[in-house]
Amino acid sequence: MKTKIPEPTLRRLSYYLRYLERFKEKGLEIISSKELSKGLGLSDAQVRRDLFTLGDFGKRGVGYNVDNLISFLNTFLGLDETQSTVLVGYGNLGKALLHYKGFKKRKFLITHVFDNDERLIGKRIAGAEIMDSKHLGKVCKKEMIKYGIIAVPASSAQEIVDRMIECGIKAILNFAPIKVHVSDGIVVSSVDLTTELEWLSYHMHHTKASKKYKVKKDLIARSPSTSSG
Amino acid sequence: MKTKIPEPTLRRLSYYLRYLERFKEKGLEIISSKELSKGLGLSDAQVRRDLFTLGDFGKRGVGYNVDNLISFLNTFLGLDETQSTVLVGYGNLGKALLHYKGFKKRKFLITHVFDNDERLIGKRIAGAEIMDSKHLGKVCKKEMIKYGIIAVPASSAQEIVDRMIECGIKAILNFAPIKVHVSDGIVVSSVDLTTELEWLSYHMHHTKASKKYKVKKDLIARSPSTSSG
DNA sequence: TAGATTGTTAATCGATTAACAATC
DNA sequence: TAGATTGTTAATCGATTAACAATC
Repeated sequence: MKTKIPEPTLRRLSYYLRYLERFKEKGLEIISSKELSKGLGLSDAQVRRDLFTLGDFGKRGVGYNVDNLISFLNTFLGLDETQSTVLVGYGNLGKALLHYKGFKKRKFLITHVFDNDERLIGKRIAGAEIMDSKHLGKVCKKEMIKYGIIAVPASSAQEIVDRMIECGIKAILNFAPIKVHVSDGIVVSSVDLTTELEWLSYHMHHTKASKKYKVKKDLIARSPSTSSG
Repeated sequence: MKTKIPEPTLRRLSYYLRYLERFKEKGLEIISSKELSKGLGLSDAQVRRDLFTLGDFGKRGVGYNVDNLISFLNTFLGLDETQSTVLVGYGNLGKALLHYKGFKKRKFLITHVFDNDERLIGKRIAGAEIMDSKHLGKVCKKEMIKYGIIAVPASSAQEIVDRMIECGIKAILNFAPIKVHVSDGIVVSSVDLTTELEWLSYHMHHTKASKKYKVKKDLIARSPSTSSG
């Protein structure tokens, strides 16, 4: 393995892995950089570059062995063993996450759920017990849990992050639309629907196709210059 | 406005906007690149560079006017007017999304929901009517809807994308863990929990802190070399 | 004026792309 | 051998960072 792997490469590995699994289901054993790139909308040069950075997987003139690559990626990404995970916040989003099958499939097992709503506390749903948020620290320390998922409002997200770190959690998946601050050695991944929506919105308003719509609709209110570019 | 705005800059705009709104709530009218950068974990140079790329907002020796910046960003991102949106898939995730308040706040209004489950069809939830998926095209064309949200399994995501494009939808927010292919002029944003989880998993297994844990646990099964680096 | 902070250019850094020799 | 495809280096492209003159 080479010294430093670029972040964009690392993030593409998930896509490679999933595509390879689908490819394998078709019964195919060897894949070329070209096939892999086409399926994922990348260039073949990029695929080769990425795999070259990780190690030595291919055979010149032949391609890459699908099984080898899959098992390497699984190990490399740390997906071989089950990870206990806590979920904080059992609103609409938390509920959906607890039932989301993708977690289990990737060996993330939500073992405890925390919320403030007394009506929920003590219930057992989808194999996880719902507990009072005040017990977060105690449980995480005792069970040595290292993964936490945050599905609380933006206003309390930073507080939950701080408490998670305090009790030994090292990796956090944050759904609150806020940039949370963490200390060294803690990794946070944020899923921010708001940002994605605004990204879409921006494109709708700045592509030529959409301009046509906009101008048609707002012809009177807008200055003529908006229809250009 | 300058010719080309880098994608990373565009994606940061959402964060700027939200931070500025919080800043404004405190009653503050002027913000410096330094304050803005600290709140978002960026460098002040980057903030100045980003804002410089967008236009001419600051006053040397003073800072940036918060109100001006907020209203510019709102307009620039196209958030001034309500956008009708359809949601396809009313499983756990779809349900959570329909109730998620962040959409409404950013003027994305889910007007129609589509699903195959006959028991749901005809119901009216949170202001949206649940309809049979086969009517997707008819409704989108008639209402001229341009935004679609996909909350169906990976296996049917591409088909729904194709049908959305066919009926005039231009921007798609995809939650299925798959790379979907679209034609020119269509923008897709994918929220992929699986990738985020694997990103976290990778970091847990490749940071020094986690290595200690791993080695302790797997001491016997692993070769000594895994504990280095 | 003196201090602060932006606007803007140039330097740096890092990722992607292109090209082709190596080799199956 | 001839054709295919990787491994690997160098060229290109683009974003970030640094620096400081302009100016409030």
